[in-house]
Amino acid sequence: MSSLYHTLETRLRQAFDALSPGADPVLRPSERADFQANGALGLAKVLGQSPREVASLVVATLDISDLGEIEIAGPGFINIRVDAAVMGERLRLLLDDERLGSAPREPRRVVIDYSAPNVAKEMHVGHLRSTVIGDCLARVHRFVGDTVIARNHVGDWGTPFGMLIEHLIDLGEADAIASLSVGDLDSFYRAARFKFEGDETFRERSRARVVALQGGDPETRRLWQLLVDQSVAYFSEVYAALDVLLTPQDVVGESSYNDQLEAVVEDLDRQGLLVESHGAQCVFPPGFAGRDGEPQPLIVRKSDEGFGYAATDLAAVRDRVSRLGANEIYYVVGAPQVQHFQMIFAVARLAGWLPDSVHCEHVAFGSVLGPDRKMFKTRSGETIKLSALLEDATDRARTELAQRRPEQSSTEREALARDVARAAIKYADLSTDRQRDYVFDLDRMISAEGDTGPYLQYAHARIRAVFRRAGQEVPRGVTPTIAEPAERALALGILAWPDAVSAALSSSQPHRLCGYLFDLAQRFSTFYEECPVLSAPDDIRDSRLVIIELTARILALGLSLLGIAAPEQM
RNA sequence: GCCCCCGUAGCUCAGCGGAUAGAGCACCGGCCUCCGGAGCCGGUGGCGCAGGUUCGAGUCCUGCCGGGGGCACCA
Repeated sequence: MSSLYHTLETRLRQAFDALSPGADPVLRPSERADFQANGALGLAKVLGQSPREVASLVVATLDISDLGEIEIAGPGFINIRVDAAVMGERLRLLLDDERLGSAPREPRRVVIDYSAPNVAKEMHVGHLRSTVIGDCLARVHRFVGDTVIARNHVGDWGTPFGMLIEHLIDLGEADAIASLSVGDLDSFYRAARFKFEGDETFRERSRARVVALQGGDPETRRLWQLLVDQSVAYFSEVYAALDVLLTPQDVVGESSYNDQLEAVVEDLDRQGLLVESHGAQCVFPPGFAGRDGEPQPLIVRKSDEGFGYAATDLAAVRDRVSRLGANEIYYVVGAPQVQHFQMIFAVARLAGWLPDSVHCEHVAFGSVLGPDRKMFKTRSGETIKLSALLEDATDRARTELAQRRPEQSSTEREALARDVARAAIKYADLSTDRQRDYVFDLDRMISAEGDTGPYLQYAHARIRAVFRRAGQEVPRGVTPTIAEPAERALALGILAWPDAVSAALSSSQPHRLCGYLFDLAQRFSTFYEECPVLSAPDDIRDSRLVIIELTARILALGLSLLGIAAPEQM
């Protein structure tokens, strides 16, 4: 079954098509009716008739008598009011549909590149957005039936590993592992950096170690692997704490492409795309200019013969298309990298590695800002650890819960506090247009009322509470009656679920989903005030139980796509 | 210098070329003999500026102002 919106749009499209092939009905939700089609106004000029005339021509060939009523209003809006019985019937059908009306699509193979922390470095707020947004997109794509291949492109290669390995040797393996396993990666990194900057012999050892690493020296590789493994284990802890689906199997770091870099360069050279400039091997994709107005190079191989991250990214594109068979590739990486990815995609297309049939997109996002609207840092100017952020939020949630639910057991409260904390942080991150920067404000996202993750969880928990009190499950075989305005509004909200999913999917914008869920929760709250459920006569009570059951299911399902839990009680 | 993103209510944000620009927070006023008040109902308050395209512009185009970011070997 397609969504109500989709059904109507298809009918309208046919009617518009008869007048002007391919014309868009411009169907929108309406405040004056249930839906309004604005397409007639735009067609008027083309057809040389008045908008109202066009609208009546459309209406003449439009048969939706099985769905609702049509009215031409104002200058030429086609207003549609859906029959209550139609809505009731659709709601009844949804009760047996785990997907709540959102049909799976033709499955696609989708690679999503996200999170990408650095080995031997702490995960900090800078990784929050990539991780949370990428995780949400992965869940949404899986939900619509796609095969999702998550790629955690961790920074596990490059010159810093010389000093990191030497530092590891200085500490001794056992001590090094111990210090890394407590999750204090930054102090390990800082100590290495400190020696590198202050100690000439250490610097020399580090340089030699990089050469050994790149040369494939087994002992060096073993030590490097230790660093990687320890870090990945730590990342996994953070992902678990965040309730993010990434696993160690998804880690395909920069080093994974090492043995393909040579081939990338050769292939570019063979195709005549490679140009030497200032000793570096470059590709100059058309349309990119640098500071001086000169063409901007993508440096594939540095003048010291080393490979830059462009080479790695090119190898990754190639691999994802040719070996993984991706139909779609998403890079959930910060907005400052736009130009880099534009160039990577341009070169990959030039080289024929990225056919037009493969959709490749940089899912760019803005920065997390502090209260001062600058990059979110601690007062002393240090980056904020993701784990610390979560702990803070959990503390706040725990305090809040202790006040509201003093009777809760501490184990119960602890689990809830974590769910609420994650909801607060993730929802705040996902609910704004990802392209923009946003201000991190724990007060607002966790303890405030309003458009927050906890509010959505609360709405869901209230519904579950009704069923607990009712002492029954949702009645089967009931066709809801849509009578009250608040019922109607809520029903329309429920029936719009598939549209919210596809909006979020096609735009890679989780905030479309958030906005929908918040709207649904508000519709429910209004309904809840105005339409008694348990005290209503039996038939109305059953009808309303169905309506709120569907609401709760959508809230839970929607939250799950955001990576947020929907507890039964709060 | 060039390029990209962003300027919407006091604050944080929605707004897919369409009717009277919406939420949340804050503020003011209502609502618990009634299913969870982290709630509901009502009110105050706004599209940076100037042009243009369009029947219609917060939305598209140009310029300006303001903020952020990027522009050759660190990823």
